[in-house]
Amino acid sequence: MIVRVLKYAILGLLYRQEYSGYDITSQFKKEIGQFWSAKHSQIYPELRKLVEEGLLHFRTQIQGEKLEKKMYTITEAGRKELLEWALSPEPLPETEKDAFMLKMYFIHTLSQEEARILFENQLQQRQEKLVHLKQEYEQLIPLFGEENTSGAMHFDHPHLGHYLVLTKAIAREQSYVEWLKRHVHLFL
Amino acid sequence: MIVRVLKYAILGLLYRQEYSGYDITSQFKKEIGQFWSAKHSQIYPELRKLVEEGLLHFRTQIQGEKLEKKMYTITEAGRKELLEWALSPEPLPETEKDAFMLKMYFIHTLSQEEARILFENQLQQRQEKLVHLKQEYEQLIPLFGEENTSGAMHFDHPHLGHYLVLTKAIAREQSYVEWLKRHVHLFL
DNA sequence: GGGTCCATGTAACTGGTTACATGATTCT
DNA sequence: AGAATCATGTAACCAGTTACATGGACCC
Repeated sequence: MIVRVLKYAILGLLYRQEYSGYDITSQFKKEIGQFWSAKHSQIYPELRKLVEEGLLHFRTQIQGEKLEKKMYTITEAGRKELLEWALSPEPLPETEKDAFMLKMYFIHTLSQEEARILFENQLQQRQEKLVHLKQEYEQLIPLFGEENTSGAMHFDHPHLGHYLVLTKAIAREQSYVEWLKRHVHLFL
Repeated sequence: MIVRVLKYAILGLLYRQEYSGYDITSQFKKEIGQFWSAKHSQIYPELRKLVEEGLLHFRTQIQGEKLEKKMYTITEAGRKELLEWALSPEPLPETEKDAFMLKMYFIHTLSQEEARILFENQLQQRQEKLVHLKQEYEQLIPLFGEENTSGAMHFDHPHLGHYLVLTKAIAREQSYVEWLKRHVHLFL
């Protein structure tokens, strides 16, 4: 069960288009960053490794006068390995780490007032994130096609992946906010 | 923002009682393991470090004939550092890693049939986990005190932490299952 | 006697973050 | 001219997993 997820994340991003290392870093700051990300310092060595393994190749492109950038594309071997990974059933992680919930487990170390502040702070942050995600979603309805019209989401829609991660991120935050609201009375 | 969470997880567990390294490992296999865990190979060195830092001390106890175990207790300095951490507002993580959702982002690499199998497999696993968590909850109602009676949950309840992590784990899985069910039609 | 659990540790490795380091391009 | 962004890389460190290694206690 040894899976280099970053490897497949990169292969997946390159499935549809050519990207530079910098572009990949940028992608992880967008919607998919809700569920996977990496810093450039991890991405560049991984790209080198994937080229060595024959899963990618690259061409050097000149930007402006002399700035060189490496544009990576996926090879047939890369597509094959990506597909193999994508098809494999994903086991549930035993632990989904959440330091806030660890603090909640140790709630008895705090006074009710201290716990309330911590709890309400988390509620506010989660609510703000939820608002932000919903705004992103609203802005993307034209891209996704509105519900109950000829443009409704379907399997072959070019932005299905994007739609799935956004709706899932919203569901995750919605559930968090609701749980917090259901239990805030314990601290009042 | 450099936080050694395992350090505080251990301090928190030792806040109320003495534990051996083995006991701490066992705790991470129970309810709190939904939100934080560590293997014994990480715990033993960390315990040694915390003793060196003066946040814990231990006494050696003999189990049976000659089996030695180290029972750790938190020091005043340890309690102070634990409280400091527990009080600090917990920032939201930018990324909550989920390899299944990464696969969903790359859904276009699969056929509808392949995607359906993957999706339904995840739905089944999440549903099974949810059933399991709900059973745990049902078994613990006597410990928690039933709702709308004199035993209802409140801030000073000795099992509030336990109650919070279990209800949160249930909410998390419930939300996951509902999202999966809401979108399974895309693959049929 | 054998299996499961209790109990503690180390070594090698992988994954991931922070910091160091450099330089070009684009926009205002 | 200066700021933000584009662009690539390495080094040092920290966090976490898997495997190696050993032995006692308890129950059947």
